[in-house]
Amino acid sequence: MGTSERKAKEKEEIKTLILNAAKKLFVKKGIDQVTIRKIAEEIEYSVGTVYVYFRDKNDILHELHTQGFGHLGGAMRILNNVSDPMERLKALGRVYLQFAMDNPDMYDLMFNMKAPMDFLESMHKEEWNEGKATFDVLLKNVAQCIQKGHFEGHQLEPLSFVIWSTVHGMCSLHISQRVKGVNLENPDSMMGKAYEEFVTLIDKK
Amino acid sequence: MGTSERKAKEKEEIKTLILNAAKKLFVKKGIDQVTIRKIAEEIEYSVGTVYVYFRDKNDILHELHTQGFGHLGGAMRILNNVSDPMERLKALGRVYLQFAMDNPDMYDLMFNMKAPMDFLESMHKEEWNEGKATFDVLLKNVAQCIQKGHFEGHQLEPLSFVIWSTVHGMCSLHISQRVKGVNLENPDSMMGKAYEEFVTLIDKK
DNA sequence: AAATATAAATGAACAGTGTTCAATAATCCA
DNA sequence: TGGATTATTGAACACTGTTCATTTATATTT
Repeated sequence: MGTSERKAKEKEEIKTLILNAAKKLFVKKGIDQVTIRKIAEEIEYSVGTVYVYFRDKNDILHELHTQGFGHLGGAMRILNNVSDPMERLKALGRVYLQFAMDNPDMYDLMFNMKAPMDFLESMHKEEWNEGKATFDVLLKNVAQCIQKGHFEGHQLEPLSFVIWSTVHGMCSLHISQRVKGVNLENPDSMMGKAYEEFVTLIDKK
Repeated sequence: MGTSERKAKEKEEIKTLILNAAKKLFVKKGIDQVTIRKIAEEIEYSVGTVYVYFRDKNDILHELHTQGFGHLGGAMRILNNVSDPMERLKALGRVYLQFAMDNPDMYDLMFNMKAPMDFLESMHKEEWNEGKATFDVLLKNVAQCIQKGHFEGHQLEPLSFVIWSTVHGMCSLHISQRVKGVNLENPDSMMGKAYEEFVTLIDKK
């Protein structure tokens, strides 16, 4: 029967409609302005309709967070053509940093906010596939570095986590306005300079 | 006139009363349960009274955040008896990490949440004294390490920021449930192991 | 084509949030 | 004691996420 097929497609279309409206509000006005009522108004549907297609707000935010990982993943994939693993690792960090600086709200949603993780828990899924996949790229990259003789005396998993933590920490402190708050000498160039320090650190034999 | 003095003291007492109630709710039930109405109920005053003593909720959360820095500062000060700056630096990180693990909500308020920084901005204070003072402890410590010949080829400020970022990043990812999410081999011992990796990293000549 | 069954959309209602402010109560001082 | 000052109140406002009986629209069957 072709009717149910068409219906399923229409359902997907409205889901996309809602998500696009949510994303539009998110990008243009920030996370605070992403409310169910504003989304409904944007797509010219009623509030109740939103709840027909999404179980709750966390569901919507989780979907947006997944979209964010899509973009970050795409930016990271470009670095596949960098053959030297150590160079690729350094470039990976730069891409990650740039993504966070360019999309602070999205980064916050992906790596800080409770909503996406709360949604997973409410679905009884303890697997955070987006995060796992992204971390896996880093993990495999570090593994190749170790194979080439770098990071002697280090353990793969904890080391990868520390590297992630370092770059994430920089992004997080920047986005939460804490970098600005400590009044460093040169706030604008600080992120770049700091990343250079990080590179120097991991380059040591 | 002694009456106005007493009045000023009484005002301070009620401010403390409100803050203690806020902290009680914060520690016991988490940040979501810190509402003006719950605070008012706790101290058996009306909602309006809270707004006589605090300009808004951000004001209260900023005060709590300052208390948190008091505790963290106290824990850090204990390490003054460690003479070797490099050893002190490593211990500093451990104290910082422990504080975050023991008081995740408070850490979140101090280093992640918008409320305290929004309050500063609303008061037209661009100085984040609590953060500056804490970062200064790290900065001075790293300076001593450099003086002793460590961290050759590094710049003091960016390096200190990277060190802060690394430990903060670990705390942040842990608190936001992202560490749990990536499903590492040994989630419980990960934080400790990762910090060991960090120590190994900064110990390299 | 009409009647029935299914699915989709609605929006008022509920319980909660931070914040304000005219009205009330309490205190102080002359 | 009476007037001025200060403290306290709580209803009201504009929001928030979420639910659900009711209505509208579509699809299927007679």
